[in-house]
Amino acid sequence: MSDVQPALAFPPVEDQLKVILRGVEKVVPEEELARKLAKSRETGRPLRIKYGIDPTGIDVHLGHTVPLRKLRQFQELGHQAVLIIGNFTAMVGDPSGRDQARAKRLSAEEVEANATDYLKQVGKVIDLSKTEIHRNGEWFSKMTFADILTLCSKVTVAQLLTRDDFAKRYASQSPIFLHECLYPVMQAWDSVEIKSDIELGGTEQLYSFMLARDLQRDQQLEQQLGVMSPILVGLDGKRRMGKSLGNYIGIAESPLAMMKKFMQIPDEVMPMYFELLTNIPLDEVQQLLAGHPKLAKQRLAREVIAQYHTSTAGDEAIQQWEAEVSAGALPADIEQVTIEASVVSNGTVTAAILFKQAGLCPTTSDARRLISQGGAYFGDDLQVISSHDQAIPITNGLLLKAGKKRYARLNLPS
RNA sequence: GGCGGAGUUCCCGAGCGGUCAAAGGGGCCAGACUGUAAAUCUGGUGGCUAUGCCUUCACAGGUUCGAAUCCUGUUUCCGCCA
Repeated sequence: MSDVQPALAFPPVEDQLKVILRGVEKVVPEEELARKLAKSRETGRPLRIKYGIDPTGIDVHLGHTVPLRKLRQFQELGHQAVLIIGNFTAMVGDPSGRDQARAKRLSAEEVEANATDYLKQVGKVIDLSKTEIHRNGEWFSKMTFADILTLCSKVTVAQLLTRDDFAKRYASQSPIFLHECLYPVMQAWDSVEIKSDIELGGTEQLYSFMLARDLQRDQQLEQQLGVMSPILVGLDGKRRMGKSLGNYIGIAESPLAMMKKFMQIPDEVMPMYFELLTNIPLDEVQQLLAGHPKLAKQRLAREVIAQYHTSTAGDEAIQQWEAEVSAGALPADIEQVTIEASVVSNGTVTAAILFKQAGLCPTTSDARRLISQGGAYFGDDLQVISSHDQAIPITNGLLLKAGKKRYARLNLPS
């Protein structure tokens, strides 16, 4: 696995560039990329492509797959993927793109469990058997305080504060803790340790990537390039895809669940999704986008679903979606709920209480609101409930519907 | 350490000692429309055994018939000074 590959193993530089630059927002410094690739091809030495993550308990979603897919593409071109598990940086918490400090610090055990879980997930995107994996505790745990001071002496506070996320927090009167300032420094040092040629990440990583170059030069190493992907926007089409914003599509989700979410994205983000999440040639994408948006969206969903499920899962999901959402059929997986026997009186339950008990509304007040707005339905013929105190006759398997999408089926209390 | 400013409901943000569950915007929810979405229009958005009751305006006390609004202490943030 450490065999030096013959020069011919690498495709021509132009071909490599075509693959590498798809969906990439920025390469810095751009002019070095072709040079690096050419040199690698001449010498037969694969480039070392770094990608780092913090094992903070991530459900990998499509936003994460953007740089991971890029890493995969480098692997397919014959380069060496180097994955950094930031078990030490996780103790700090990445301030990038955050408007507040991470709330809790993780224990070593949690971090290790998260790392294992994470690797299992990313194995769907990159080829782990050809990936070099490091935990940055390998080097950080051995550093002395003197080492750390030396490292810190390379960075000025003014530089740190130019980072967009710090600047924003500073401006909005949010705290910035000292240890957070070390985060980019640590991340940059990882690049020194593993001698990276290219680092992948989002555009918000620019500062860290450049700092890594400084530190590498300082150690007489070849300097890395930053290959930065745009931030994938979430289902709302505005903000970055993220778990906390609830606007993400997880790669472990069922085909139908993914399908539903894909169909919800605004039309405007389709070009970005096609470019970043699929390998469909861009001229074909243009044709798709020129056609009906619904068909284009279905095609997009099908492609992505097939990547994380079986090759036919995408088509099946389209059919299910058409039946359920488009034609209005009931979903296949309606949740079965049981209510407390105490709320049943003469075989009926007050409507508002029923919806709360069925878990369709978080509070009675919320259920009352829903009903007063005409968004509560019951029975297989989905009769509208007109009043919060309407007595609903209870039968086994009674169908309840809240709003457009939420359903529940009743189990009689024993 | 000193002085000054600030901390409001999911977020931003307005709030005269009573008429404040608290303006406005965002987000979200529901209804109409639809191609799935967006846009647009309408309504809603603390809780409850519900036309009344209870709990909220950093935290803990206090003044008052009455406090988000006044006072004291604590705490966090920001600014200036040291």
